[in-house]
Amino acid sequence: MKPTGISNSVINRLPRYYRFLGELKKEGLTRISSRELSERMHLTASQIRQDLNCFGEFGQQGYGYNIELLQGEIGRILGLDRPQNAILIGVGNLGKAIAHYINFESKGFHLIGMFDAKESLVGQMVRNVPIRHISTLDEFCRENMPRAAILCIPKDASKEICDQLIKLGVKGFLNFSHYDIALDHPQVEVENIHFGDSLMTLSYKLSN
Amino acid sequence: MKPTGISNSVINRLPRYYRFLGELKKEGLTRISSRELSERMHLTASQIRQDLNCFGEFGQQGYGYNIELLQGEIGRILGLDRPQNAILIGVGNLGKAIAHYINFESKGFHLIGMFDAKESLVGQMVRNVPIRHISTLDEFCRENMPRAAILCIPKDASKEICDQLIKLGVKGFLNFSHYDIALDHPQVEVENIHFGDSLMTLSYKLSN
DNA sequence: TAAAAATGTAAAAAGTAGTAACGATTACTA
DNA sequence: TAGTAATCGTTACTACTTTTTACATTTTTA
Repeated sequence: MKPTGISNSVINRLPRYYRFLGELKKEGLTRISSRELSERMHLTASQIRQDLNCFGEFGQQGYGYNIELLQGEIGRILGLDRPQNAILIGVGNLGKAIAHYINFESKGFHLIGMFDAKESLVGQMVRNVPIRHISTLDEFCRENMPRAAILCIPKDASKEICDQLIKLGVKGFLNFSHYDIALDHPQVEVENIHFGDSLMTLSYKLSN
Repeated sequence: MKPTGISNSVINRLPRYYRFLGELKKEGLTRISSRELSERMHLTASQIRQDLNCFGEFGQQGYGYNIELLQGEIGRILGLDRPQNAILIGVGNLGKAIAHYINFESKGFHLIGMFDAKESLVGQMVRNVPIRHISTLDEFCRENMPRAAILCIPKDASKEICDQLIKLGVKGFLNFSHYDIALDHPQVEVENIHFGDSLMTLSYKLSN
């Protein structure tokens, strides 16, 4: 069903299309042409048409695109209509903030559990999701089959946990650690977020 | 002093080189060849030599690279040896976690202030940095001249704050909001971190 | 009914990134 | 101390990716 061989550049633009279409909808608009959308988003009209054309024919000649319909299609392409179970590993400052801050439901996931090695955290609830001890990870995963994990633990701990999770069937990671998951496990999907690297890159660009 | 026209691909690899060299140093090693490093990092030796060659000649034929020396050079290239003042805007769940979680000093920045519109937060300290009311932003910036801002506020509030900050001399942003800073302000440097988009991209890759 | 508007798509162009190759230099070894 | 092995810096090449252009086709609008 999903078209193959779509480039990352295209895929990475999809969430932005989705967000902009949401805004247009909020403004009460019902239709938009690729040219109008391109002006809003600072892209070219042909890029928009070509991006969308990777997945289907969502517009109509002479008319343009129906905003609500197009947003729905992109949502489906992204899989937002069939949320997948996810767990969060490491409920320190970062993990806790992520759990509080991100609305997983609207991003294609359903957060079903959080895990930490620290006994004092166990039992606490964050957004109605309980924090469990890391020693119960195996059992929990065999019962609930999470498909994705958000990794908020240090590099050293990550390798072992990753091996474990992948054996338990986890297929994707939102990775905040410096462990290069994809190198050891090319079969899983990984999105890396490295604050530190981003800051250093910014530092470089601001130097001189 | 800084070479111009270095591609983003190269710049984005620098923090990773820096991290790996730090690990090698910890292991007590003193020298490494591009081939050995390439095996560790899963790159080609050629690419490493070419990347480094953008900035100078840090190795020696027949010998390889001195690890400590090379890490120092990359640190200097990234600007880590001359930290720049930064402020953080928006001390909600995310902002507070970022302030707790990130070691700014080792990433080229010095966090000198945090700002929020919520009165109840004002006066609190996070890592010895006080939270100030957003209404004092102008005065604070004129006195302290921060060069970078970490933006942890919603899109709607971001546009106005950005305009203000740029007028006050801020040159770079670590942007967690969905406001496209660079479109309105091409003269400033921006590193975007969009959790939501990353999650949706992951959702796409895990669908089917 | 005819002009205007807009899409879908193929083909061309532009741009970027990565690899290979090799001379030059240094280290190592017998 | 002389020869061999190792390794860098650098150029040139190759491959890939991304974007743009162009146009036939379809629909809307007046």
